[in-house]
Amino acid sequence: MFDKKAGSVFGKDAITVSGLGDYSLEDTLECGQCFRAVELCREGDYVEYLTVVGEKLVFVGQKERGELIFFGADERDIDGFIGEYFALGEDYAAIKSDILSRTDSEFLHAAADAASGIRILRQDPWEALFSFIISQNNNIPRIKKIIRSISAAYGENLAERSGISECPLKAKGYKNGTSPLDTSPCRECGICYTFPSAEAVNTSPEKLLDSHPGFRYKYLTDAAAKVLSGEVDLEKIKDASDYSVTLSELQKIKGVGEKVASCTALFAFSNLNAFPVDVWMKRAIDEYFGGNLDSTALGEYAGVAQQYIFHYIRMLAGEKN
DNA sequence: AAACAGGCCTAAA
DNA sequence: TTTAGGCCTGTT
Repeated sequence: MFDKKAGSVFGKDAITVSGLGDYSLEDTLECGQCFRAVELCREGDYVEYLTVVGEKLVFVGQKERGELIFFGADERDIDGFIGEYFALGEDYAAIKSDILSRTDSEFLHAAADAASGIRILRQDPWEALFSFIISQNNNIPRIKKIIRSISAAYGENLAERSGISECPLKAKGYKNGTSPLDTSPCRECGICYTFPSAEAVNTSPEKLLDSHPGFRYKYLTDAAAKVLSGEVDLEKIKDASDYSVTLSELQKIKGVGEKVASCTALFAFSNLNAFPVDVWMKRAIDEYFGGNLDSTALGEYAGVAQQYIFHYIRMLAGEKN
């Protein structure tokens, strides 16, 4: 498990969580599994991000691997939804060695070494599902833009609720010690908002069009309708014992194929065996695994291996997003 | 300006 | 059962 201590960091109330092993905040938040985290600050080895988890803004920084600094957080939340979201209690050293014990692939070994700081987050199922529908045949900057836009359109402004008077992103001169917690709720950027609920979307679906989802519009409205009606029951799917049932249930939604469904399973349901194959994974498999890769041979943590490979091949390609 | 971006659907073999 | 187009939109 991890240790936590409350105190003051950069003059702000903070809880420092340590004993996390090889945990990279940057790799975890920028490896493509989530779309809402924004970098607030980077100075030397220190990076700080703002993201939204459920109904809360989370400010989190890191200066050394294995240690996370949560600003303005409630200590109980570290043991609660924050710890859950960031997978703080998971032994990824064991997961990594389990994966590597099952493969001789030099590429996978290199990928695991390069990406071992990644944790698979536990995101909200609806948010992950909706986000990955948006992601199809799309690029990451635009995915983020659409998600921010719909959040601003439907969601609740959390900066206002938290009493933050200046938009963290617009605080250009943000440095360690100048707290975004002190600083204007932004009504434009769409970052400090709750994610729109299925109910909100279903109530006025046409509002989605202002965010230019393109041909995905009908998929998004179908997802909202089916989740709201219970035809697709995300809570029930989460507890499904059979992964193939998880996939087929999610695929009842128009525009949800195997890739989107497996991303939802991996990044929201923590089905660590889920193995999404997208264009990047196809490239990696073609180039380094002789054209096919049996995910079941990688064991119960194949999804983590997938993320290692995905992250590594994008690093090699010099992808910035 | 043509091609592409973390897919999926539909129609046609 | 597999395969080719087409699809919104923004960016390069």
